[in-house]
Amino acid sequence: MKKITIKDVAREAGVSVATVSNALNNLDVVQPKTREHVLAVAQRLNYIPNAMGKRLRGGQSSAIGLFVSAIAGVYYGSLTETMHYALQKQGYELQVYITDSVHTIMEKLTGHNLDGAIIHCNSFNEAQADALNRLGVPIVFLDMEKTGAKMSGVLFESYENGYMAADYLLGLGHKRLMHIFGVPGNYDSEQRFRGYAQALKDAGMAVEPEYVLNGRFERATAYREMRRFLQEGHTPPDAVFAANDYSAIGCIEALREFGLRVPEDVSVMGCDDNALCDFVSPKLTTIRLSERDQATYAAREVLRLLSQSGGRVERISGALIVRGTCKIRTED
Amino acid sequence: MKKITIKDVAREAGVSVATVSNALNNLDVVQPKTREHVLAVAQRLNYIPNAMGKRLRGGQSSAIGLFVSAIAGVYYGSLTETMHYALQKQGYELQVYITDSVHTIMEKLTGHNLDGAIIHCNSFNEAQADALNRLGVPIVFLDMEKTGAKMSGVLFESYENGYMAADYLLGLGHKRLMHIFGVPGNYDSEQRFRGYAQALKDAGMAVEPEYVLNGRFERATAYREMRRFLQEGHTPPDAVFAANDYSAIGCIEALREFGLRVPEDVSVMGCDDNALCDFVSPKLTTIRLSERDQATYAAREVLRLLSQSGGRVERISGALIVRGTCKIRTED
DNA sequence: CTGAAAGCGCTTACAG
DNA sequence: CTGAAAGCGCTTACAG
Repeated sequence: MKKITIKDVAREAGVSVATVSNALNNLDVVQPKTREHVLAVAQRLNYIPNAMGKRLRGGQSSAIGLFVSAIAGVYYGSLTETMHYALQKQGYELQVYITDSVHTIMEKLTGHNLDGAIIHCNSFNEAQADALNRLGVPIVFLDMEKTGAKMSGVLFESYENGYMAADYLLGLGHKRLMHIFGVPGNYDSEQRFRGYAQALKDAGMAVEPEYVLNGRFERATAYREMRRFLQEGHTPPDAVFAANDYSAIGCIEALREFGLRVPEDVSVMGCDDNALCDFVSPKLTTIRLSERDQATYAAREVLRLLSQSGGRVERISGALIVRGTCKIRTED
Repeated sequence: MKKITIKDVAREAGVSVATVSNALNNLDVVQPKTREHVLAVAQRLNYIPNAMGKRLRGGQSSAIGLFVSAIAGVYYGSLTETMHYALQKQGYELQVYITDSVHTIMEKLTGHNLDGAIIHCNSFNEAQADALNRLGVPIVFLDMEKTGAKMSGVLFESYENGYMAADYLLGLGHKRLMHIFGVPGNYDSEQRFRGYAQALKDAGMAVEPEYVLNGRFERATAYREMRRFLQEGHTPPDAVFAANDYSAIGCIEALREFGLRVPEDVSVMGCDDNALCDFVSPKLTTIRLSERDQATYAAREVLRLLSQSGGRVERISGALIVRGTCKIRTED
């Protein structure tokens, strides 16, 4: 099956390739009758335009690149899918690249003639972002506040979320709050912790260093750390706010191993509201971060940057989702 | 920042573009000294080859397309990521396309100059597969047995898995087995059921139609169906084999609502071994289907088809993973 | 070993 | 309104 090109259509239709191109792209320079005819021939020949030819020629590629460091995991999958549909609706194609290397991002970005990019890559520094900015290609970061002429950011209101979590737990009457930290250096982790700390402070309490455990966003790490904490004989917390749902679950497992019931003895809440929350029992109280909203915003923003200049940073707010792992403190 | 091309490198290096191309691609026609020099200049200029130019020129595009109907969900994410790494290791790039339309697949496949494709799309019929075959592009299906000169399939041993599941439950002493069916028409669903039925038959038992519920691979559907079944006053099963983990979980929820304990009163097993199994309690006994193995095989196969002709069908075997939802039947 | 030239499939000025 | 021609960035015969 020979690949059929614009030339074949032109020959069959008895017109020039230029006319075929114009007709196919609905430029109104071409006479309606000619257009009809060309379209009919293209249809009959089963003509499919070659995207590479189009892209190479320059101008619009109608493709937006999504650069993520991983794709496995509930967050990325949903993010990608939502973005795909949002972009497709506007006539753009999403090209997903899995990479954590800034160099590779540059390479694909310049070498694939992408119209724009959405990037989630923890390893960017200021200088590299600037280099990207100089490319003049619309870029939306999912994890940086950086802005530029053609550069925006879409982030979660992590500070507010951390505050909200601690505030909720405090409101339930808990006194000994613990935090399971995420990943050092990670924007959301730091912000959630800052918000959490501020809420304690506003309540006239201070953050006790030993009541901050390292969870690395991982179930196993949170489990191990909580276990160690309990083994060392510290007084267990009344309530814990974990930086994400996985670490909340790991934490609950360790608590149970030591005979502590959730939520009767200790309240635990997570963050993200990933699919798991609804499967564990009791169901996990958490803060919902909508990766769909994030994806939708990011898609819209990268498209906006195509025609407008001036990046901005968009913040997605979280919502408290009360399920079964937190309880009012009953005086003892 | 002007995009720098092979021409710029040629000018800077004082050679022709042909020589630059040859040097860059390590063709040993070029004199070592020249090669070194060209490479150095390319490096200094920060030259990044334009993939579109390469692809358009024909020959190798070094890109394999993965066509999936969805990307959200644990299965797809892991599949995609594994495939990406397997392909990357061989110098190929994975391009992910989310689509369920055969037409779109054809379009991307012919219009993007892909070297090959891996396809997971339930809506293919024989004729369409043949059309794809005529393209002469290596294709690996993840959900069809179809083979061709440049067409292979990578499937799970679903018949065997269904058999294994029923056999295990029977071996535990259960008598009233129930099956939660997947999606009608779906290959794996049908095969699992066939294997399940055969195991019953081999044990001298027959499949009772009312003991086959429709789960559609969904937690909610399985829950609803099991609920209906119980409400109608049928005798509850001793054991149930659900076509996937989600439906097993839905089934357990309905069982519990009716005061039936798992595994004390009824044993339940799922299929897939997705991440959830380890999060529910008790942990779900299931059959592990490795999407990683599937991805690795598929990647290897599509690459093999690049240089060899003659498709085959590869089958990935499953493994029984015993956790906490099945129990030996204690006579009553 | 190196370079000039053709061509991959397309679009876009530019003539007519 | 239509067509001939140039050119996007690259590779690959083909001369030299």
